[in-house]
Parts: sequence; structure tokens; C-alpha cells
Amino acid sequence: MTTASGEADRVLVVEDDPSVQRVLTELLRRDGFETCGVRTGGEAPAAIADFSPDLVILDLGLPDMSGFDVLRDLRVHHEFPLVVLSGRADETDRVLALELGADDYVVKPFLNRELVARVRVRLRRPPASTRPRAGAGGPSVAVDGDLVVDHDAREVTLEGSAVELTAKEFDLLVHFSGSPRQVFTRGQLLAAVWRSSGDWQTEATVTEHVHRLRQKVGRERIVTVRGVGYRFDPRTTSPTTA
Amino acid sequence: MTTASGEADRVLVVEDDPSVQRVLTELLRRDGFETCGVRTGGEAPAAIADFSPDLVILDLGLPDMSGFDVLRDLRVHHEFPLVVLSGRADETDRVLALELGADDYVVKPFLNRELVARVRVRLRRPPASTRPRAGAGGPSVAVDGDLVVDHDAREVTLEGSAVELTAKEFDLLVHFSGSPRQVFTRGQLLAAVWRSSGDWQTEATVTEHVHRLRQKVGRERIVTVRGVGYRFDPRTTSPTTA
DNA sequence: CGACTTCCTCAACGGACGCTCAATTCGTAC
DNA sequence: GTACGAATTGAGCGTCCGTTGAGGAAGTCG
Repeated sequence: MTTASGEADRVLVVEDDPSVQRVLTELLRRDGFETCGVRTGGEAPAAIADFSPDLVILDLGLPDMSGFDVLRDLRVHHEFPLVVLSGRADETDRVLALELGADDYVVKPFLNRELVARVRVRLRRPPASTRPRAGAGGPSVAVDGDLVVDHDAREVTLEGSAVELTAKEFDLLVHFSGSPRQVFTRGQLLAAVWRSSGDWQTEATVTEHVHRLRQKVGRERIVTVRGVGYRFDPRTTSPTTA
Repeated sequence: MTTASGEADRVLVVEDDPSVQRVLTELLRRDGFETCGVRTGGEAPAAIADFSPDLVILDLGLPDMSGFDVLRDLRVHHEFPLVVLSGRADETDRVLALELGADDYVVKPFLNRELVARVRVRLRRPPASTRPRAGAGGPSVAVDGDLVVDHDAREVTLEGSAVELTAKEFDLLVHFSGSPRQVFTRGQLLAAVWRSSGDWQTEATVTEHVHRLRQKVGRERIVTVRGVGYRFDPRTTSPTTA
């Protein structure tokens, strides 16, 4: 029952010691995972792009850069579960790694079956992570009735004529149209759309942008869920029509 | 910055050793969690119903029953993250606990700050973009005869037509429909649905909301258990059908 | 390098919605 | 018949949302 739907989960192992690397990949492969290994933190980004892992095992004691830096970088750009391996058992290191975004911290030397079990637990939680990230995966154009959202061109047309959206308005619309009928709280929208800026904005900002967006794409497309947040409702005109 | 919007996460500690119990609850409380402690596995279900924890810490070495049995039972009925504590360091125990549904396994004696860090990791809110779509995990739509409860959209339809529910009414319905035929006292419903506001509301408020909910989803679905509370009874139309 | 434009942020306010609770009526158990 | 618990109603009041406008940052053009 490891892999519900045919496809094996992919695990990327970032580990400089060749023997540990071999043990890990062999263990995981025997357990039904697809694996890929790199030796340095510098190679990780490319490997992630090529391999699209569902989970990453990261050795903190890499030769080329601080493991904590690698960890932070990975966490900023990616959402897959991240299991940290380390030779250091200090509490400080453990806490730091976990707070930087690691989902688990395993001290070397590790127990083989336990490590595999921990990997499986991390892959069990979020059942099917949304894979369509890398270029080819997701559709670059979302359509809803007479509203067309072109992600690549960052352009929106309504009834055939272009709609001028600002950057934030567009990001907001993309987020909404990517999960139709899903209710988002203002906090969630802040986290998703205002991700870049370090300082936390007020939730009033979200309210105001929703207001602007409504004026431009039609008031009825974004419905207010009082006490909770907002939801993007696709135009379900008369289903009989077409 | 712990949680997005004000509300403290609740942690239930199931641990027989009083001193460990005290250390744990004190640690967590100092870190901003609400805590509740019980001493045996047998007390756990009632504590969960009353306290509605967001995470449970479970000592495997309980006096009254096998920790593994408790673990399995909890996992069957609940979805909250579950951190296992144990004095036993054998790999077999670790693997077994993880495969039975534990989300983490910490060996005693534990490091205080690490344990808190691990609790926080398990409670870390999944980024909005990772939200499980309809499908696995927790079903995002509950159906009962002609009543459909869409959790993501926070929308309810009865016989195909939409029902307008307020925020509290919806939360209440979700809680009920998540545990059909389970009787809840008004106090339990307050703890589960009215969790945000620090001051305890009157139980009369629950009565009144049940009343409103009945008007909207059908009187017969919510049964009064006199002297105790309420229970959600699914439409057991003709069992012969289907 | 400076003026202009665009857009982001947030505070302020009016209005509406819904939460809360008290008071009264109803039903049931003893 | 009486007493206790639940149902129902209604009104006060707090909270949340929509809207507007001003201040300010960032980018653009001359």
C-alpha cells in the first residue's frame, strides 16, 4: 500500500559519504522507492529540477556549504518533506534544523528500518502532493467561462477584451483560479500571495485587493464567506447551455 | 507568529508518570500551547472528546493497556498528529509504532527543547498550495442521503439546493457529521466548535445554534438526548436500497 | 538626477450580519 | 400536578466586511 496509484514515490538523497549514500539508496529502492543521489548541496537544485522528488533526505555535514544554508534554501523554494541526517546529536542542532523547516531529524549512525519507516511516515501525511510545478506539468492557461487567465503571459481577458491587472491582483487571481471553490482565509492568502516580502502585512490589505479584483473580473466570481474568508466560484451558468 | 490567527494549539498528554507529565505540560504551556493531561489510555477517548486536541503525545508504556493498542485505536478514529514517547529504544518498537500511525517516535529520556520543536513541526500548517485536494486524507465532502457537506467550499446542499449556513452553524454541522451517532454534551461542543474565544460561552448558546441548524438541515437529523446532549443521526433510509 | 506615475499598504468609518443570552413557552418524566 | 430540561423567540451588541482616501515606495521617463 506504499504506492496507491501505480507510481513509486521518488526520494532524493543528498549525502557526501559514498558508502552511506549507497546504503540509503539501496535500502529505499528495495522498499519500492525510486531514488536519486547527489554528493553536494550545490548539486541539489539541479537534481530537484530533473528528478522532481517527493521527499529529500539531506545530510547536514556536507563538504561544500553549511547544511543549514542548504536546508533553508530548499525550504524556501520547495514544499516536499525533508528528512535531515546528521552526525551531530546536540540539542541545539536538532532544534535549529527542525525550526528551519526539516520535518524530521535523524542522528547517524541510523537504524536502517527506522529510517525507512520515518520516510514512509513523511510521505503518508499529505496523500498526493500537487506535482504539477515544473514547466510541463500544470496548464499555463486557466479558463472559466468568458474569463481567460494566461499564466505565462500574465494576461487576463474577459469576454475577449484584455483586463489590466496589477501584479498582486494577478497573483491573487491565479491562486484563486487554481483552486476553484476552495475557501481561503485572509491569512492563507497572505502566506500564498504575499510570500516574498519578509514583513507581515495586515489582513486588511487582502480585503482591499479582493475588492479591486472584483471590480475588474466581476463581483460574482469571488464570494465572501463571512467569518472565514473568500472563495473563487467558477461561472456555472446554466449547465444546459453550452 | 506561532499560529496565523491568534488561536493556541491544544496538546493532550497521555502519560502515567506524574513528574514527566508535569514537565511536559509545563514546557508546552510555556511555549504557548494549551495543554491537558491524562494518566491512562482508557481516559484518552473522553479527554479527546472534551478537549478536542490538535495533537496528542502518547506514552507507549502505560499501566492499563498496551500502548500499541491505544495507538491503533486513536489512529483509527482520529486524524490529529500523534507523537509517541517511549522508554524502549529497540528498532522493532520504533518501526511498529511508526507503521501503526505515529507521526514521530521520541525515546525517553527526551531533550526538552527538541520535543517541543518536534511538536511544533507536526503542527506546522501546511502551505496553502499543498492543501490536499478532494480525494485522499480526510474526505473533503461528507454525504448523508440528500445532504452534502463540502468542507473545502464550506457549502451545504440539501436535495440539490444550497443551504445558507452561518460560520458557527457550519462548524457545528461538520463536527456532527464527522462523528455520526456519537452523542456530544453541550460542553464538548463548546470546546470543539467555540474554541477560539477565551471566555466560555453559556451552554444555552449551543442549544440555540442547534435549533437554527435543525431548521436548515432538517429537524430529524439532530437527535436530542435528554439530560446529556445531542447526536447526529444519518438518514438510514431504506437499508434494502442500494 | 529629479519629477511623475503607478500601485501597494493601511487606517477609518458606516452598515449589516450573526452571535450571545435572557425570557417565555413547551414537553416530558416522575 | 409539578418540576426540570429543552425549544423558541426576540433584542442588544459586537464583530466583520466593504469602501474610500491618503501616505509612501518603487519604477519610469525626460
